[in-house]
Amino acid sequence: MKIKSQLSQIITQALQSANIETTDAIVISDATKPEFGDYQFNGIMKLAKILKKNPREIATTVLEHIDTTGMIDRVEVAGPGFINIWLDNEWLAKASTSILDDDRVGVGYVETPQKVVIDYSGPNMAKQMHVGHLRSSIIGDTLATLLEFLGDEVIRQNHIGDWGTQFGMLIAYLEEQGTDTASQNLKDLEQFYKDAKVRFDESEDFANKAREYVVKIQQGDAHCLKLWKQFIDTSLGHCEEVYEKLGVNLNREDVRAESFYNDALSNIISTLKEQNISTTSDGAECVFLEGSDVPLIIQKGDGGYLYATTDLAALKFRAKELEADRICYVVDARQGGHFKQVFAISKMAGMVGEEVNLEHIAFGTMMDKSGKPFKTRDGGTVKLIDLLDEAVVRAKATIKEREGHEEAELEKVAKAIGIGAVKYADLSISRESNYLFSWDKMLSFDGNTALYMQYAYARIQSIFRKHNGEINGEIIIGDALEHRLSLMLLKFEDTLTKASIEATPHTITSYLYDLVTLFMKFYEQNPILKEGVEEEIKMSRLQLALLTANVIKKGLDILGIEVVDKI
RNA sequence: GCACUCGUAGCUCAGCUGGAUAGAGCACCCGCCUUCUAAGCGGGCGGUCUCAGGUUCGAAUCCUGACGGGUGUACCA
Repeated sequence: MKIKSQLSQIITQALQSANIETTDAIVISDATKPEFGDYQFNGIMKLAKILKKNPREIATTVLEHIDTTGMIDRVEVAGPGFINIWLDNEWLAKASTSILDDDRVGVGYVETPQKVVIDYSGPNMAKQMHVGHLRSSIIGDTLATLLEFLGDEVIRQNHIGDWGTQFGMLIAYLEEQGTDTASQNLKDLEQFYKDAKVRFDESEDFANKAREYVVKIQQGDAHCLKLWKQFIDTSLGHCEEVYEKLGVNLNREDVRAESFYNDALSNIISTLKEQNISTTSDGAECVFLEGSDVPLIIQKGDGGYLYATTDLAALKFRAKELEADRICYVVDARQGGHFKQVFAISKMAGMVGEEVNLEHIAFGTMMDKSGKPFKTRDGGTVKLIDLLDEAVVRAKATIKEREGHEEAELEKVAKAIGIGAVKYADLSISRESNYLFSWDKMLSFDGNTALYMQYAYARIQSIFRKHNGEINGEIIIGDALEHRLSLMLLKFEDTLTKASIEATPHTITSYLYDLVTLFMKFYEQNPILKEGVEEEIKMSRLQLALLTANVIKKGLDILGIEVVDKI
């Protein structure tokens, strides 16, 4: 339910009928404290300054014009000129009852759907996926699911790295090994790469062949291309295993590899040359931008292209061919400078229209306990697949002592909890800051963790199992806690909207945490199935519980995290 | 050097398009299970929001500067 925009309209109307003119957007905020109501409007003070009038006087006048039929219970002027708003219990009851059977739990669609390209994950085919790919993959996936749910048309783009000099070496080695035995060796790409590198360093012949193969692939040599394709296919298969485990919704159709843009690269250069945007400097083709002392190099002195060139081609493709309104790059924050340049140039050269929103959805680095980038004990990169397997093993250990799990069920629950923990830990931190990786913290039942949400969900399911019957009737708001809970449930849409605009998954996790905390309080204080609870109240509370479960489930679903009925 | 970014409780983090007495979790202390999953809930302890100026009715939030950490900085991606 779009509560804030409804309230904003009511206030706008009140201002109009009070003959107060303003050009500012009417922004409704959540009340900072329960005693200040549910929502507040803080714009009167600013208005008073412009009108040179007493803010409390204006607030009082506006107050008289606020239409309180329906949604609003009461309003008051407080402090220097705040307008505090309490929502009506009847209205809350009705509104929350009405979304009980809704599989969108009351969430509507965006008014003007956009075509949004989301570039995320983007693994390098020469290597195994490591923890560095985790954040891009899950933040991007959440964003994609979220925008899709809200009604945008989302085009996922997995910009895999399948091009470059290292592939000459790799396919030369693949050929040398024989493609049959090699497919076995390709199971560990990291090792395969190392072995190939050893060969490269020890044998001059091999090294020459590797270099020769790079050229041959680029020239479209059928034999080399076949080997190359085989290699990419195997490597991509590894990625898909990770996606499967991680529950990331990327498949072959979403792959638009670097190599896809090869044919477009020369055109990018000529376009920039023609418009005099680029100049030759030290033999390389460069674009110098104001405010940046370092140019963006788009073509090397030897005529070769760079990833900047590919990025420009990709931007053009996404804007012109895919006709995107918004293009999001879910990429490490360290590439901020690069994207700033590439975005500016693409617009300058008309490769991307002015109206297209280009966003670098930046995220920080994953750190270990000592505050250094996350590595294995011997300093290597942590393979993503190993990390995920460990998460499941650890999750299993934490829940094993709990009663009533059969082996198959335990496996399933451990998977939901382990993977959920890893994803939630990552998504719940504001994405631009670096984040500290800690098994203990992410697998804790306490605090803002996936497990706490899953536990709350399981607890609710347990109530239903015990009740084991029909749930009907209406939601009745009986006390302040039920008032707050039903309102919180109705705030789901406003939360998702904010998260989608700012591309901040942690907005959703904070909301879920608040919701679950509130539900836990409700659960402690408002008995549902216990003796002496009137039938009407029981039904109402069962429905509040049901709605809470539905919102938790949908919220976690958007984050790509599963729920389980028992923990 | 320049650019970007961060600095909030002992620790991990919210809050930042200016609003009322700055919030959570962990840790520590104290309560609550004959009754819906106590891996829960309630209460307590804990703050010069790095510092100094400025803008104004009002600043953790905006601006300037300093200090401290991280990152990026010409032909890798």
